[in-house]
Amino acid sequence: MEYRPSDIEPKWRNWWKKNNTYQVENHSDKPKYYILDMFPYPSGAGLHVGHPLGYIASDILARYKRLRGFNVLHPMGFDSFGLPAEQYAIQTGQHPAVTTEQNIARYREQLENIGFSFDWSREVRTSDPGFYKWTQWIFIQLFNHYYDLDADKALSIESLVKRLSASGNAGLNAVCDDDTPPLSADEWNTMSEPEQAQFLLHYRLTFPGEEYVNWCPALGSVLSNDEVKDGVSERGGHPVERKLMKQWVMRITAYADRLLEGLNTVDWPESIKEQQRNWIGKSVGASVRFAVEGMPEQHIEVFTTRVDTIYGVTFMVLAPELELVKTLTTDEQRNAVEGYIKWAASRSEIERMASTKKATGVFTGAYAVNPFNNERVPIWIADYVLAGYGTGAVMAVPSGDQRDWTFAREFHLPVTPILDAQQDLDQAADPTKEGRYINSGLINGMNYAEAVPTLIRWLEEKGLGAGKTQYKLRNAVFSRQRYWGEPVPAIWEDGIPRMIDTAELPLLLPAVDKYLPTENGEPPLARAKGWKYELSTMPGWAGSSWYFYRYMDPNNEQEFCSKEAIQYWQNVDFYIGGSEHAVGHLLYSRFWNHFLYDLGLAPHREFAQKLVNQGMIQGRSNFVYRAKERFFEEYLLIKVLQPFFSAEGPMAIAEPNFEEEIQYDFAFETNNLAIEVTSVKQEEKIQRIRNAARADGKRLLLLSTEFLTEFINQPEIVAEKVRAALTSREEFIAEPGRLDNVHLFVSHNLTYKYSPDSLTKLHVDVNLVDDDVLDLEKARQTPQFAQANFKLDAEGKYTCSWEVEKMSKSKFNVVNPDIMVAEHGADCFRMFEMFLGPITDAKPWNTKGITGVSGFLRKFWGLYFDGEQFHVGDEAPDREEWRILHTCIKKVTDDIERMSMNTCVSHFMIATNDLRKLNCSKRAILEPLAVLIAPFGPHIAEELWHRLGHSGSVCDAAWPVLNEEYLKMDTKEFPIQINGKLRATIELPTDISAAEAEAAALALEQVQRWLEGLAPKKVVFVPGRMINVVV
RNA sequence: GCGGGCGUGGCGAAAUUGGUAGACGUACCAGACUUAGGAUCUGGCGCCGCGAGGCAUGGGGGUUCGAGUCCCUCCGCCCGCACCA
Repeated sequence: MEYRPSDIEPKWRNWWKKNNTYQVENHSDKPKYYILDMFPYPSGAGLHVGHPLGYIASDILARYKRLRGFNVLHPMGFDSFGLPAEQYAIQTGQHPAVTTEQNIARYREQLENIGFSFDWSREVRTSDPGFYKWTQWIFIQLFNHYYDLDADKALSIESLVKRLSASGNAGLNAVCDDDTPPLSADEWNTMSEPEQAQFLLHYRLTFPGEEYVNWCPALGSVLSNDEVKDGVSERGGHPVERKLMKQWVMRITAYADRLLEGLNTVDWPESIKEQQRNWIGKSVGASVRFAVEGMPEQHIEVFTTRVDTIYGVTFMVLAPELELVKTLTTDEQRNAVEGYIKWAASRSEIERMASTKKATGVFTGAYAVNPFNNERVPIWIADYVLAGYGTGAVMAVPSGDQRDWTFAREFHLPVTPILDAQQDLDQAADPTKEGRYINSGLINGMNYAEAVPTLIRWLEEKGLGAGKTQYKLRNAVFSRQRYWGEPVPAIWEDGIPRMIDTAELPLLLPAVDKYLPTENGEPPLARAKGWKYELSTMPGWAGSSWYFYRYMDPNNEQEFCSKEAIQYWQNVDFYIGGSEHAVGHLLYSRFWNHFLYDLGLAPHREFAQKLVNQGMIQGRSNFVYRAKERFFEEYLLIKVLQPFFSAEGPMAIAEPNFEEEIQYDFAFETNNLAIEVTSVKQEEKIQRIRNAARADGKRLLLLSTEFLTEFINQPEIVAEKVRAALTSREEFIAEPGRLDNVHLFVSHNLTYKYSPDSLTKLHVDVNLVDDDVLDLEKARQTPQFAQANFKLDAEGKYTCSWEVEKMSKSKFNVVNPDIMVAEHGADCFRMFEMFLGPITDAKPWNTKGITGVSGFLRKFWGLYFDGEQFHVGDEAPDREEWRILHTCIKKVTDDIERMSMNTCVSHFMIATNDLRKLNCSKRAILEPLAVLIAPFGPHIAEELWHRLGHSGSVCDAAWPVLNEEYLKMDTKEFPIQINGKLRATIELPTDISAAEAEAAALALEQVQRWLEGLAPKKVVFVPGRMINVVV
C-alpha cells in the first residue's frame, strides 16, 4: 500500500487532540522531566523553516523521555508583547491585541501541523492579563525588597525600615545607589513619610532612577544595551543616542556575583556562559584616592586592576564628561579643555570606536598627588576613558598599559619602568607581571603576589583606598515609552512612586485613540482617559523572565504558580533556543529566578539545568544584477545633481569607482567638486579623500550609505538638503548610518541592496529564480522589474547569483514549513530537518536532500506491507534480524541522549535497508521499530501501531530494551595493519586470542610480502578490533 | 586586540574512550524495467595511477605500534565582546 502522509497525518492529529494524548498532570509516580522551548514572538510573517528546528529536536526528546517512563512537561506559548504589533497598530490603527491574536492563531495552526506533543492546555501568552497580572506582581515584589549583602539575599523593605528606625544605615551592608547618604536612626525617625519613601528608593530592587539610556528617537523609546548593536537599534537600524532620563530600573547589579557563580552550576554551552561572564565583567582590583594639588577638598578616586603598578603612574586621565573636570581645569587650559569636551561630545559612538589607535586628549592644567610617593602627576582628559565605567578616572601607567603608553607617546609624557624584567618600553608597554619591582618604594624587590596585598594593606590603613571589585554590568532600564507592553503597576504621588495593591492586579492596559506619543512627547498611555498610573510600560523581556513557571500552573488566579506545581516540576531540565538571547533573556530570567529563589518561591537558584542552542537555518537569497551606470544616471546624477551642476558650470563626471577594496564606496568628480559616497566608518579613507579634494581645490560632497538609501526613497527632499548644503557649507556630511546590509524597499518584492559585495544587486523573490535562471515571465509581472534595467551577460541572459543569509522577510528568502508539510508530510519534514546536520550548527536551507528522507519513509512503510495488504507475521526472527533491530535500538537510544538527531535518522535508514534485503516482516522486529521511530515520525508510527493491533497511542508504548547479546557477532573482519597502515583484512572469530590472531595474521600472504622474510618487531593486538604488525 | 567555536569527497555530513576515514543521504556515472521519467531497481563513485601501488581529514612539526581525534605552530572561516583601566 502506498504511503500517503496526507491520508494518515490529519487523522492522527485529530485523534490525539480528541484523546488529550498530550495533556500532562501535575502529579505522577513517574519521575518528572521538564523540556522547554524558547517561546516565539508571533510575528505577522508566520513561522519559517528555521523556527521548528529546535522545536522538533525538543519534541523528539520529549516523546523519547515519555516512552522511557518520564512524566514530561513540554509546553508552548507566545511572547506576545512587542514592537512589530505596535508598529503595525500605528500604521493601521488596529489594536495590537487583534493582530497579535491573528498571528497567534496562525502560529498555532502551523505548529500543530508539524505534530508536536505540546500540551496546549497549558499555553501561555505574555500579553494575556491573566499572565501579566503576575509579571506585575513580581515587579511589586522587587519594589518591596532590597538586597542585603550580609544575608546575601533579597530581604523585605519592612525589615529594612525596622533596621533604619533602630540604627539608621550605619553598618548596613546592602546594595544601594552610590549617592545614598549616611543616615542615623534619629534622622530616619524624624523624616516625613514622603521623605522616608524617597530614601527607600535608594535600596529597592526596582526603582525610578535618572539613568543614561539608549534613546532611539525614531522608535520613540529607550532600548536596553542588548537591543543596540553598533550604535543603532537592533530592530530597524535606527540611530540611538545617550540621554539622561527618569526610568524604572532593575537593580540587577545586586545579583552580579550570584549570576556569575551560578554559571558554574549549569550545563550550558561554554560560549553562552562566556558571553554572560563578559557582560557581567567582574574585575578584582583596588580603589585608590589621589589628592588634587592645591585643592584640599577635591580628590580623584580611581579603580585599577593593577595596583602593583602604582609607582609607574606618570599622569591621570579623566573622562571628558566628568563634572570634576570643570572644577579642576586651570584658566590657561580652559579654552582647550572646553573645546575638547565639545568635540568629544559631538563624536558619534561609531566614530569614537573607529579611531581607537590614535590618542586624543587635553591637559587640564591641574595635578594630582600619588599617595604612595607624593609625586605630582598631570591630570589630562581623554575620551579613551569612559565615564560609565568605574569612577571615570584612571591612573595612567604607560609602562604597563598599552593605551596609556600610546597616550604618553603622543603627548610626550614620561614612562617609568617598574619591573626589572620589563621589555623594551620604547616599543610598547609591557603588561606582564614578571620580575621584581624597581622604582617602587614600598614594594621594591617584591614580586606581584607579594606586592598587591602589601599595597592594599597600606591603603586601607591610611584610609586612602581599599581592595575593590568592579563590574561592567549596569542596572537594567525597565521602562519603555510604548503602548504594547505590561503597564507598570505604580502611581506617582508628589514625585514618589507607590505600588498599587496587589488585590487590584492586573492593572489592565487601557484603550487609547492612537498608539503614538502625545504632542508633548509623553508615552502613548498618556492618551488613555482617566489613566492615573505610570505612563511607561515594561520591556519585552519582562514576561519571558518567568514564563517557565506559568506553564506549571497556567490558570492559577491566586498565585503565579501553586507551590504544589512548582514543588513537583522544580526547574527546567532541558532548555532549547537560539543563542541570540545569550545576554538578554537568559541573563534577565536568571536574575528574576534568583530573586524568586530568595523569596522562597522558586526551588532552585537556576531555572534551567541544561541549555542547548540550536543553530540558525539560513536562507538562500537570490539576486539579479542591475546595470550599475544606469542606476546612478537615473537616480543620482540626472535627477538631482546634474541640474545643480549645470547651474554652476560644465561638469565632467568620472566613472563610478566600484573596484575599490571597499566596494560599496563609489566616487566621481566634477571640475570643481569631489563626490564620495562611503561608509563614515572609513575614517582614514575620508581623510585621504578630503585632503585630495582640498589639494585639487575642490569641495567635497560626502554621502553616507544610509543617506543614499534615504536619497533614493525621497529624492526631492534630499536633493533640497544637498543643494542647501552645497550652497551654504564647504563640506557636507550626511547623517552617519548603518554600514552594511542596508535594504531599500522599492516594491513589495524587489529590493535594492547595498552590501560590501555589490551596490547593484537586487534581492529577488525566491519564486522568481530557479536554478540560477531568472523566470522572466513571472518577473515581468512585477511592475518594478518591468522598468528595471538589468545587466545581461555575454549570452544575453540576466546575471543571477545567490548568497546564504539569515532568513528574513526583507530578503525574500523565507521558506515556509506549510508547503513542505503539505507536499511531503509532517513526519518527512521533521526527519528532514533533523537530517540536515547537528542541531547546534548553522546551516543553509536546502531542500535537495528531502527526496532521500521521503524515499526512506516510503521504504520504511513498505516493510509493514505486502502489496496492498498490511502484512506482519509472528514468525521468530533470525539472528541477523535481531542484530539489525538491536543495533538500531542501541544507536538511536545513545544518539537521542546526546541530541545527535541527524545520525538517528541515518540509523533508521540503515535498519530499513538491511531489513528490506532480508524481506523481514516479523512482528518481533517491526513492532519495536515502530516505537523507536515514534519520536521522529509520530504520525506514521501511530498508524502502524494501530495497524499492529493496538488501540492506545504509541506515545504510551514502552521504549524497546536493548539486549547486548544480539549485537555480538561470531566472526569479524579484522583489519591487518603494517606499521599502522591497512594492508589486509581477515575473517576471524570475534573473541580470538592474541596468539591465535597474531599467527593468523602472520600467515597471510600480503603480510609475508611486507615482512620480506624477517620476523616482525612487534605485533599489537586490540581484542575484537584490529591487528597491527610492526616491521 | 580579547574570548568562544570550527576547518573531513562535488554537496549536507559520519567516525561517542586514539584503532579499517568518508557511514547515511544527496549530486553524478553506467545499466535494468519502461512510450516516457523529477518513478522504481542494480552497480559504481575521495584523489593520482592501466596496474601493483601511492597520496589523502586547512599547512608544517611532534607524541604513539597506530592520530580526523592528543600536543606545538602557522593559515583560513564563523560567532560574541571590544578603549572596561
